[in-house]
Amino acid sequence: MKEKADLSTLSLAILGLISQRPLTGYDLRKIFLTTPMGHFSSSPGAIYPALKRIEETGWIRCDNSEGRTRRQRMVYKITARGRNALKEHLSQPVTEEDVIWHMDDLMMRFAFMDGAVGPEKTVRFLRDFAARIDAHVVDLRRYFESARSILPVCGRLAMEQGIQSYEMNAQWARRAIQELRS
Amino acid sequence: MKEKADLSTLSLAILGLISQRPLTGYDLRKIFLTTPMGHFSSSPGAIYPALKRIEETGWIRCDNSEGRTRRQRMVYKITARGRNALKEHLSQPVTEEDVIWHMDDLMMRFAFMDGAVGPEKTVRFLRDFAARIDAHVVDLRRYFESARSILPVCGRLAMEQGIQSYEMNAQWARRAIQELRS
DNA sequence: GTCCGCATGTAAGGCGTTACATGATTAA
DNA sequence: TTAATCATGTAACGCCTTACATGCGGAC
Repeated sequence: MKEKADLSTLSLAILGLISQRPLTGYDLRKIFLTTPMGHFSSSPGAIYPALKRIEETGWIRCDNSEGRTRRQRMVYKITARGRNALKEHLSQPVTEEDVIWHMDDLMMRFAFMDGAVGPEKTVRFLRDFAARIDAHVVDLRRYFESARSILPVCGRLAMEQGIQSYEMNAQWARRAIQELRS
Repeated sequence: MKEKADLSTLSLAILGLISQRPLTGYDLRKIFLTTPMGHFSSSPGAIYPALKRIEETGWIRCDNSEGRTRRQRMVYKITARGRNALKEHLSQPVTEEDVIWHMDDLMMRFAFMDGAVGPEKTVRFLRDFAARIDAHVVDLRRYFESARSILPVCGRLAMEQGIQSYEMNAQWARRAIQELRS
């Protein structure tokens, strides 16, 4: 029911951000607090332990070289192995489980594809993503039609919202493919 | 950053389902495994402890009265206090934190409003929900416009997906209000 | 009489949350 | 010099995940 293997959503966010440029834990906190990235957790008790775990895995390294750091700052850079791990993680096929349980994760994976994997893989991801959603929507609709009559009103409306969300995501993915092609 | 107070999402799902009719842990598992409710967790290790916690809080009670239960089955019913707690939880105002961090929870709250709170409260919930989302979308768009130029392509597309999701939810809420009025 | 589905649980581990703790640097 | 901000961490706790354990009842 999980199989996400390694990277938690927060760890992926951290690794992805550090892959774009070196960052400290404090930088990460600011990003999470002041940008829509903040959907994913927040604060010291999560970030610093996660940083340490990722460092122990060897995917980032503390690098306090650059000039006079008068302050105690731990600047983390991604390592070669880290970049490989990220690339591999982002190249993972989209499963139906991902679509059902880890939509956040999928969007995060996509958001970090720019520098990490080529445009072909990005487009492939989006195509798979849309296809998996389509398949899942078929299931949802089947259930919906069979249960519609016995569902209470709010339950029915909530289900409609769920289905529409999925459909919107699939549409978005197809539009994104168009944009990426140009 | 949390303040959800008591009920975890899973506990709310369980309490809500039991409020509709008496259920066993196994019934709950089946529901989670075979319906779109399954978005929320799943299996014994989560459900049985949650049931026990809710029972200890006094919101559900094991009731093995009804006739010959040849099997060992723990049938749980909601108590009066449980119904009150549920009603109160569902009547909680929608906060911006909810919209940002607990959208799942909000949808669950809505899905169980049928029997628990009156139609006025349901409509009020939807109105608040839409208004909070609108406010949050304003923030997101402001950030988006200021960051657009420095955002990598996939990051930008992912953000657009996020904003569109919120907007879709607000639209859905307004349509739901119309439907509830008739 | 054996296997599958019903039915309930426990144990270990992971990770995020809350709250607390600490100390350096800069601006007023 | 005092307060705010920079900056990093720890400890306790909760709850979910995975995996394992157990036993009854019906069908073949």
